[in-house]
Amino acid sequence: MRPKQITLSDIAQKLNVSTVTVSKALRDHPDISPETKKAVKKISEELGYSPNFMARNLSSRKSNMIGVVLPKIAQHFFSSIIEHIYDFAFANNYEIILTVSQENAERQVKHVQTLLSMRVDGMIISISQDTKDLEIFEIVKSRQIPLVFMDRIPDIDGVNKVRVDDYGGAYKAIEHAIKIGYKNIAHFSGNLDINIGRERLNGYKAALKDNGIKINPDWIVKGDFGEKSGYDSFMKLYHENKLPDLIFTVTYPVALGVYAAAQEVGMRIPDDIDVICFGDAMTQSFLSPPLSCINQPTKEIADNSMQVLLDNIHNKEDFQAKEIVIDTNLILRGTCIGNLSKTNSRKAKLTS
Amino acid sequence: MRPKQITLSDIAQKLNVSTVTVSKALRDHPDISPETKKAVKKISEELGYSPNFMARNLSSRKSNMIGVVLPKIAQHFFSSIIEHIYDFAFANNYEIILTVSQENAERQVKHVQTLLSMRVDGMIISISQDTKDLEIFEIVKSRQIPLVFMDRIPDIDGVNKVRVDDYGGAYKAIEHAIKIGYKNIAHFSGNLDINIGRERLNGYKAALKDNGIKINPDWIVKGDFGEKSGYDSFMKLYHENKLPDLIFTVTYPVALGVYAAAQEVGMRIPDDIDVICFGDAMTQSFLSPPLSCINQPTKEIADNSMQVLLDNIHNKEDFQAKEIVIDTNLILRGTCIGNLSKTNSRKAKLTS
DNA sequence: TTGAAAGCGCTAACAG
DNA sequence: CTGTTAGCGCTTTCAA
Repeated sequence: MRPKQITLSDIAQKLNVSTVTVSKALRDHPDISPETKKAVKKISEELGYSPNFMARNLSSRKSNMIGVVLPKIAQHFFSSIIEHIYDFAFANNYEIILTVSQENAERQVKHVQTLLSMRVDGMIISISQDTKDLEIFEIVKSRQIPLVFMDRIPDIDGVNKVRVDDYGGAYKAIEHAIKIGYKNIAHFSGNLDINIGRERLNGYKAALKDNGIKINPDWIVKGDFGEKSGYDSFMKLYHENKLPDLIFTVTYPVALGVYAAAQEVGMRIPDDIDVICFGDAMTQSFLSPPLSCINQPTKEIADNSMQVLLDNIHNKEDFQAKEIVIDTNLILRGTCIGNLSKTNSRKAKLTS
Repeated sequence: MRPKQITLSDIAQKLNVSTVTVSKALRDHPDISPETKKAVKKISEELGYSPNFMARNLSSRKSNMIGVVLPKIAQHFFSSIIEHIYDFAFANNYEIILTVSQENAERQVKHVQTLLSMRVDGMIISISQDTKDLEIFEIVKSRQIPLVFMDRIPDIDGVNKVRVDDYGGAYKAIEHAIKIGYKNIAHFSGNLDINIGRERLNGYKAALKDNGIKINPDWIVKGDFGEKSGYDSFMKLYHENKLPDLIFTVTYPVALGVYAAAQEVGMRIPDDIDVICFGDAMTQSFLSPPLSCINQPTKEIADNSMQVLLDNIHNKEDFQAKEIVIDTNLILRGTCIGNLSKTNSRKAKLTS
C-alpha cells in the first residue's frame, strides 16, 4: 500500500489545534499568531507534509494552473516560447499544464477538454495547422475561462490575441530584397487557413505590388509550416525549372527544407539561390551560410501572453479582450545581403 | 462570476436518478443498464458537462497524471524526448505534467515538490547539471511514488533507470576515429558530476588506451553540456595553440559551439579541424558539413521510460527496479569520415 | 440494477 | 487569534 499521506489533521492533532488553524498557518494567513505559525511549520516539516493540491483546488475553486496548447514542441520557436512561459509562470506561482497537439486538430480538441476538466484558471493556445472547427474554443469562451491565442490565431472575437506583425515583417523583408536588387522572388507560403500563412503572404504580395513588381502565381507555392514542405516546394520548382533568385519562406523549418533540397541538387546558397525566412529567434545561426530572417522575439511573445492572461484572470469581471501585436525586425546574416551579380551569373548559366 | 459548472447532480436531477448512477454511467461501469447509460450520456452532452478532475482524483485517490522534470527543452534531444512521452501518455490516457528546471537544482527541487503535491502517479526525471543534493529524490522514493530516471541519472539505488550506453557509444566513436587514422583526439567533456559526462569520458579514455594512444590531459576539456561551453573550450585550445585534429564533444550543443568558434576563427570543418559528437537524433543534419554523431534514439528512450513507469505504477507491490540500457549507433555524415590527409596538411601549415 | 451514506483533504464564512 | 460548520464534486462501499 502507498504509505498514508500526511494531512492537515495529522499536524493539527500533534499540536492540539484545529485543522483550520493549521491550514491558515501554512498559508501565512494574517489571522494566525507568529508562534503558532512557527510551531505548525516545524511539525509539518518534520512530518514531511506536502499539501494536496487536488483538495486545495477543489475547495478553493481555483487551480493556479494555466493550460497551454501548442502544435509542436521539437522546434525552436515553440520550445523557446514555452521555456519563457515556464519562467514567467514560475515567477508568478502558477503551474503550467502543457499539451501538444502535434498539428492534429482532433488531438487539440481533446487537450482543451482535458484542460477544462482540470479547471485551469486560463489557457494559452496556438492552434494546429489543420484546425477547421472552432467550436471547442467557443466553449472555452462561453465558460468564461480567460483565453489567449498566441501566434497562430483563429477568427474568433472577444478573446485575447498576441502575435507578431506578420504582414509588416514579410513586407519589410521583401522590400529589403527588392532594394538590394531582387526581382524574382518566390514565397513558400504554408497553410493559408492560418493567420500567419495568410498575413505573411499578404505582406509579400503588397511589397511586390508597391514596388511595381508583378506577382507570379508560379512563385507562390502553398504547403505547410514544416521542413518537408520546404523541401518539396523547392523540388517542385526545380523540376519545373522555375526556380527564382530568392525564396522567402513562411517559417524557419521550411527554410531548413530548402537548405536540404538545395544541397541535394548541388546548388549553393546564396550564390546559386538565395533564401530568407520568417521566424527563428536563435541568437546564433549554425547554418552555413547563416540564414537571414524576420525575427520573432519569443520572450516578448511569451511574456505578453502570460501578462494578458494573468490580468484577465485577476480581473475577470470587466476585462476587455486585448490584441497585442509585436514588432519584428530583420536580422541579416549570410543570406539575402546583396550578392545579386552571382545570382545573375547562375541564371545565365542555366539558360545558356 | 464564473458560470456555474455543470455537476453530476445537475444531470442526476434532470433524469431523476442519483449522482452515483450518473457517475457510474459516465464511466461505463458494468453496473448500469445500457439505456440508462445512453440517457445519461445524452443529457451530459447537452449540458456540456465536463468532469471535474480535481474532485475525481481526490475521491479516487489517483490522478492519472505523470510528472516529468527535464533540465531544458529548447534543445532537440529533450524536445524530441518529450514529444514522444506525450505521444505515449496520450495513447495510454495519462496526462503529462511537464516541468523544466533550466539546469537549476533549486528549481528542480521545487518542481518535484509541486509534482508531489499534485499527487502524480509517477515521475520521469532527467536531472539538472548542477544537481548535488539528492534528498528530494529520496523523499519521492520513500513515498513510494514510481520513479524513472532518464538519461541523466543520479547515484540512487532502487529506482528505475533508462539511459543509452554512454560508455559504449563514446568508445565506438573514438575507435572509429582511430581506425580512419586519427591520433590527436580531444574530448570536450561536460560536467563530470553527471553520469553522462563521466561515462562518455570513460569511453573516450578506454578507446584510446586500448588502441595504444596516450591520453593527453590538455585534450580533456571540462565544461558543461551547452553551446557556450563548446565555444569556450575551442577558444581555449585555440589560443593555447593546442588544437587537436579531432574534437569529440559530449553533446550536440557543445558541437554547435565548436562550429561557431571554428567559423569565427576561420577554420574549416572538417578540413582544418574535425568534429564528432554524442547525441543528436535529427533525421537530417542541416549543419554544413553535416555532423557525424553517436545517435541517441529518443523514441526508444521515451517509450522505455514510460513503459517501465506504467508497469511500476500498475504493479506497485512487488516491482523490481529496472535499469534499461539502450544501444547507440554511429551515424557518419560529413565529419570524421577520413579526411586525415587534409588535417595533416593543416598541421603542416600551422607549424611551418 | 440502483441508491444512500460516508468521506477524499482542504478552505470559506462566520462565530466566538 | 482560533475553531465550528459546511461543503467543493466526485467515488467507494454496502445495502436494497
